[in-house]
Amino acid sequence: MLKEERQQKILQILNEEHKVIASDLSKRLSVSEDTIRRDLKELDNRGLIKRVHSGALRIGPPVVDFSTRQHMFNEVKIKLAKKALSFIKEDMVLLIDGGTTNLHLVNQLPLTLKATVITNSPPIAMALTNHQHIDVIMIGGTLFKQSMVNLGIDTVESLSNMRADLYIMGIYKIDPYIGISVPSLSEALVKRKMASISSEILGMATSDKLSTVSNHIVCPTKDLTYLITENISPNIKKIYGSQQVVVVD
Amino acid sequence: MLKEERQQKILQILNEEHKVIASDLSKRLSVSEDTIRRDLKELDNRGLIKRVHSGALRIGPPVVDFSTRQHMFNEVKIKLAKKALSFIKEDMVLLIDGGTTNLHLVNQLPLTLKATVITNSPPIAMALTNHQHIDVIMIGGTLFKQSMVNLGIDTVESLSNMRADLYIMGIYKIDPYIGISVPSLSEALVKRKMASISSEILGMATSDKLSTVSNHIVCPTKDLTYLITENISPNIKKIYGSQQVVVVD
DNA sequence: TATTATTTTGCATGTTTGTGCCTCCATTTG
DNA sequence: CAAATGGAGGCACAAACATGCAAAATAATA
Repeated sequence: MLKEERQQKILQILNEEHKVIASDLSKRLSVSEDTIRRDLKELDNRGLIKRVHSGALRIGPPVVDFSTRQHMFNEVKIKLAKKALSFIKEDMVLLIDGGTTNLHLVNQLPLTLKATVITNSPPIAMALTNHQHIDVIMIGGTLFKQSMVNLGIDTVESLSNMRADLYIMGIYKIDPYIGISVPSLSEALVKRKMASISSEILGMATSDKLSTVSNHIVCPTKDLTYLITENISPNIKKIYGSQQVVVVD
Repeated sequence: MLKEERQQKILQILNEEHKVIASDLSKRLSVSEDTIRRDLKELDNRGLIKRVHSGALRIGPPVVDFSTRQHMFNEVKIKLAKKALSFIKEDMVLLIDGGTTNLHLVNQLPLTLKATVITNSPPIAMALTNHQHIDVIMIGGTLFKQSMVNLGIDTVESLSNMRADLYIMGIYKIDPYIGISVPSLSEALVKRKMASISSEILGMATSDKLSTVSNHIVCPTKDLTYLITENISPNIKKIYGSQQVVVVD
């Protein structure tokens, strides 16, 4: 098990259990206590946990997840999210809509990051509770519970007053010929609006999103600026153009 | 149990009980009295408590943040919330703003209830995920993380298009002479707007909200239609008029 | 692919911390 | 005043820690 992977695991455990004992982790993760200590020290230096004698404490309240979907492809999504982090710079205005992958991304954002986040997803907003230097602007609308985003006319209208540097788009399905498709018309309208007010668009797609079968409504938006995906479809670079596709192994 | 954890626990107990006995803590936390004494000495040195013979005292007024508020007065709030349920009828349009008591109320709503809920609080919206027959409309704005509500000009503007049957107002402080007061101007503006678009207004107040001392900004709204409170201040009925005050024993 | 450079890990070392017990002194209480 | 209770300081021991170093694993390079 890789070091980063292990530390991620520690954060995850800490998120669920509030505290963590070094000797305990040593057994659970099958590494020596020294290694655990080094991990904890590092995570503490990065401000992610509070190191105490014999263990560590969580810093803020636990991050909530809104569906069981959250845990599927968990490791993959974290990988994608980490890759996406490199596109996020200080003082950016980020527009982030729903989706579990986006939620992962938000959970990965460093606590020290200074930025503005515009979102129509309550879980995304709540995940940013502990980020002191991130201003959150919520876009209202009718709550679509299945994906936990606000949609509708009000949502589109509110977005008209805004501009964003980077739109991090949640992806349901993406097909090289059909394009991006979503399960409802209102979602398509909102996504199109979001795309139109953003300078760049970034999408993350796990392999299950790459299916060519699509019973969704096509979302008529301009092309993604960046697509981050798994190394499953080797020909995806050919189809989308290699300069914008980032492949995670 | 970790040392930091234990000391946190002591602070928490002290926050609720005003004073604390060393021998008592020793049993409750299953450590020797010596250890407790060392803890108390340390907390005193850090200026967090006042050490006295045989125990310690709280220094200031009890501190409350969002996460702890959520669990404080739990039983009382559930009682109040249950009482409030009787004012909620089928097919109502409910306007619900933030506050932990409101969150309790929402958690008490029967899963079969058919209604529309308008809210500017992400936690309230998320709490309604499982209510199949409740439509949720979120009001956007700038997220105010301390109380987890959306505020600002956009919030007020969005509310202009809406009408509600019942506004369930979160209460910070209520005083028979000063009225309802809130900790910030933006919150006052939003609450006033909410009040103006609702036919009736209901407030729930635990006993700690009835303090006459108030360093908040007064919220200039019309009177509450219903006030649900604890049976602590027997003269509250006289002050507010008995027809609108519901007292829970 | 083979080889080299870098990082990461585990172990041995001596040190620090946290805890309980004990003794002696101070304070309270009957 | 005497008995009882709480507190301070010292001691002991186990658990947790930092550090240096060599082996192992990983990444980078040819």
